[in-house]
Amino acid sequence: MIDKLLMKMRARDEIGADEERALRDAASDVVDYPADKTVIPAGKENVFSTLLLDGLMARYKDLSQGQRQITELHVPGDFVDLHSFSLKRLDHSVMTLTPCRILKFPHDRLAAITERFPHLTRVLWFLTNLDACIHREWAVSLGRRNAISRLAHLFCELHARLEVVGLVDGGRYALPITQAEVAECMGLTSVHVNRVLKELREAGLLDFKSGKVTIHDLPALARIAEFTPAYLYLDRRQL
Amino acid sequence: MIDKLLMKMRARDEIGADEERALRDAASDVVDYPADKTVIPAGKENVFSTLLLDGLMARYKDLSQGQRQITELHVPGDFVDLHSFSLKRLDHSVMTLTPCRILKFPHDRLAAITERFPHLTRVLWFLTNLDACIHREWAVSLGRRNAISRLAHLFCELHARLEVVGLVDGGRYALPITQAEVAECMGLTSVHVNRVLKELREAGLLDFKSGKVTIHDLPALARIAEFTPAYLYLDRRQL
DNA sequence: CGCGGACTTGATGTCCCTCAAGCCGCGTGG
DNA sequence: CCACGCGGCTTGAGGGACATCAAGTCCGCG
Repeated sequence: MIDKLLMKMRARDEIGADEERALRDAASDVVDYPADKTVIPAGKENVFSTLLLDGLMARYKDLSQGQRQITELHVPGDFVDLHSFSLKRLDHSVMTLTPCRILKFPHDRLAAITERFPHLTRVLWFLTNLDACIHREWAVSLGRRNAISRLAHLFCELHARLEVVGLVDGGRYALPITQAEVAECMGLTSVHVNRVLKELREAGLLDFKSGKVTIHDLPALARIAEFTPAYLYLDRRQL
Repeated sequence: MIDKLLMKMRARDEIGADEERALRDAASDVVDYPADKTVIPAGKENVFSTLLLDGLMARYKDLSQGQRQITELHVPGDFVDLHSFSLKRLDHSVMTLTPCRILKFPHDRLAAITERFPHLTRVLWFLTNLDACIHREWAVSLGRRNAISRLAHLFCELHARLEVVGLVDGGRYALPITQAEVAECMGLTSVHVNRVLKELREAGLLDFKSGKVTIHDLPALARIAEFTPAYLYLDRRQL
């Protein structure tokens, strides 16, 4: 059930058997959500955190006139709102992009972990810091990269993150979201995303269609994006 | 010494006398840095976290060709790299913008806090989550707001954050940084920042010169920026 | 078979960038 | 005391990347 979370954690640190058990015991219900549903609205008090088991979710903030900025994409194994454990009410909303299966972790049980498992607590803390690292890298994209680099970077990031949880197969991974949603991630319009995707396709770098990404030339893509995966902390070491 | 940090924390939660003492005891050296110096280079292992006592600092990431994105500004009372406690090597650098005085918190002492003060640990965790909230709001600015809204938002945010630590005086606060640095925060060029500042000045909304910001019409500024301070969690409540 | 959502493409517009020059204030040194 | 240099600010002219508006086209699905 929490195997992808454990893969994600163990890519970064050792997790003992007792800690693994504590995590399993902290979980409560499994829930299924349909696609395109806001499951955690901004400002609402939360009493549990949500681990994404299957599907894709997104954090987003709305502006007036229907504008929206997606601030992070979530893949299986991600705690989409572990930070709600300390924030309670979130500053942003979280929605499903595809049908999703999630697992709930009641906050009182997480609090119990912080009382009895300091090291596991630090690993959980680390996971929320990792989200902040991703936020910063997106800020670089949004503030300084041009459209083609932004998209290249996004596809490189997802490649790296999905690989950790075993969801990449030979440069291919599922990404069943629309071009408009990609645009909302990278501060562009869907029209421009469409044109840039065409450019990437015609350059033989990557294909993104019918919800699947096929990367043909990862090194070239990483070069265009100035992608360096250090910010994802994929080298295992003690925290 | 750590009074501004305590002001910042107590704007969000109760901090007990024992917790305050634990924090004081966890501090080690005070250090002074000159302006414009990178004090925490990206990728270098850190063994302590840095509390900013006085001055302004910035987190930034470099790109090729001298481009740079500042991902957060830090004001007195901010832990500029509390996240280095769990990340160790940072994904970004931290520099001084002005002469700064800082206070070091060795990581082993922070680890001791996580072993003995679960609630204080959660408050520290909260502080790193607060940085992530600020990152997300900046992502909205960078991705979706136009130049005038971006600057308006930045000045509103700094107003709110400086007020918490008592550094706002009747709509005025010190901000001794250059227009080029403002540009690096908000993904613009210094030329354009200059033009937009002129626009804000001529509209009677705010003045930013010789390192000082004077806000003349905060409500109007907040309206332009679509600034809502909820993401700063300034209402005191239990974590 | 027809509908609707997503994708595609063209024409036009605009916000911000780039390049360039000049100005202003201030510290330094002759 | 003034010349000078320098960093930061200011302003203009021109250009480009991306947005906007507007038609389609494609395709899965009822």
